[in-house]
Amino acid sequence: MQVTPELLSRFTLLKPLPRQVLEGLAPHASLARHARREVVVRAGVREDRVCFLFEGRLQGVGHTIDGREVGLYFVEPGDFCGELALFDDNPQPEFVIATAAAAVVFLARNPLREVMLNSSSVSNIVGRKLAERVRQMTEQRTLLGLSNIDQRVCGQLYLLIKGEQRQVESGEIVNPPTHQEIAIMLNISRERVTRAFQALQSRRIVRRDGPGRLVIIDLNSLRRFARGEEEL
Amino acid sequence: MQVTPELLSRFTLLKPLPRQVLEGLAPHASLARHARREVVVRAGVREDRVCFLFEGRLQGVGHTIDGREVGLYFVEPGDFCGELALFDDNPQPEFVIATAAAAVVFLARNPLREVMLNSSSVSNIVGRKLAERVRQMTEQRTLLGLSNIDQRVCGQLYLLIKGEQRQVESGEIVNPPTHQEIAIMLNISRERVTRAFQALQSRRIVRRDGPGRLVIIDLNSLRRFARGEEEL
DNA sequence: AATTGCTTGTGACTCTGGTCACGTCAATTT
DNA sequence: AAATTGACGTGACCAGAGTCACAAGCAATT
Repeated sequence: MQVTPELLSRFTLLKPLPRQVLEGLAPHASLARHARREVVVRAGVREDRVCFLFEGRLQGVGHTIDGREVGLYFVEPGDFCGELALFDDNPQPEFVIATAAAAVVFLARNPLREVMLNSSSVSNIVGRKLAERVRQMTEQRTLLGLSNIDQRVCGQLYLLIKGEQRQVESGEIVNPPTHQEIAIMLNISRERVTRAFQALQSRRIVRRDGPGRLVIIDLNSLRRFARGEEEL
Repeated sequence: MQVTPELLSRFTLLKPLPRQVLEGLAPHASLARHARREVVVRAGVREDRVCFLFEGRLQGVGHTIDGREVGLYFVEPGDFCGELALFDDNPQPEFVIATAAAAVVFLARNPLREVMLNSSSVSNIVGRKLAERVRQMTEQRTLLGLSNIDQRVCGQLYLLIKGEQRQVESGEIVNPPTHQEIAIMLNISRERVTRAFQALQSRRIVRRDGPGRLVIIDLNSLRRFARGEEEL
């Protein structure tokens, strides 16, 4: 499906690009829809495109040698993934899977790469984003260091809350990941995540609101649990 | 201490740079020695330099909210760290500590940044390196997914063996990390690492040779354990 | 030679998180 | 409407990792 320059400019990565550049990129972009559980980016192959998420939620997933799934990161709308292809020719190290029905824009690797190489401002932006990814992975890895598992879950939930919402007292997570998807992010079992959620729900800190919406009733308490100032 | 262009060209990142560029960078570089356990790069501050390791071993270390140490990556001689400063102005997310007496070259951030921005070949190289870092972190994170802890230790040891040595039947790790340093990389206790090493030593798979040298006697067996084809 | 400090080695106990085996519930398909 | 599927909920059991405590070994320093 055809993509307009306007659509491209909705992404934070591409927004700062001059109109002219976006018009050059648009013909190499295509819109696709992926159902829940579908593979969006495959591991082990040299992907020739970068994936921008428009709607839904994606998850980067690796596999251990014994076949277990390992959750690496979540991708929120407006963000992107598969950007390693812009830097080298090595295969993608992880799968990216839609954890909720997703609308994505695929942008061909080479044209974007050209734009990046010819404009220092663009390579700045892409470089900053990659640096941001490293910070995000570091933060996620640090979560795993917590010995208290409920604390891990609270920390993960807190990471899932968008920055703008963190100021106020309550918030919501749309299209929240399943317990299983959270479990592999935190290296714990699905059942253990369920029990942590039970504890949070019985204390009226979070509440499910239908399938695609998780309401954070008491964000302050969640933050305290995430920081270990109080235990579940 | 003053640094020559020749010294700079010993690093894989800088090696491909034209002689002229290296001469321009050399005045902004300085050589420093760090004792074991010393902090080489501090977390939370905006570092104005990138750190190249010449000799010894470094470890990126994060801290959980409750004060535990989290091992993020090892830096081998020839490699570098603190490179996020080249991409944005945010503070360094993690500490980098010398796990063995180390000789490092600090290269001022801004001159290197200039070189990077003005030469697409240089930004290519830096970008590739950052992408490599992401792959490395992904691989490390995947290790944590293994439920068998001895397997994790074997996998970590295997990662520590330099690529060139992986072809042959035996190898060695110079300046190996302590059990504690391995433990925080794998999210396990120091004692558990010791027990894993005991198992490996009693089977004549590895052997300590003095303080700064770990000999891998039977690399094939180590590989089999790392892959889970056999259990300790 | 003695001291200090760090690393490694080891046993015993505890306890928690994984696993298994269910059941429940809601949404979707047939 | 029935059947299927996938997510969530829950109890029981237990292997195994963490923790604590202490000893031994080794290196560097006094």
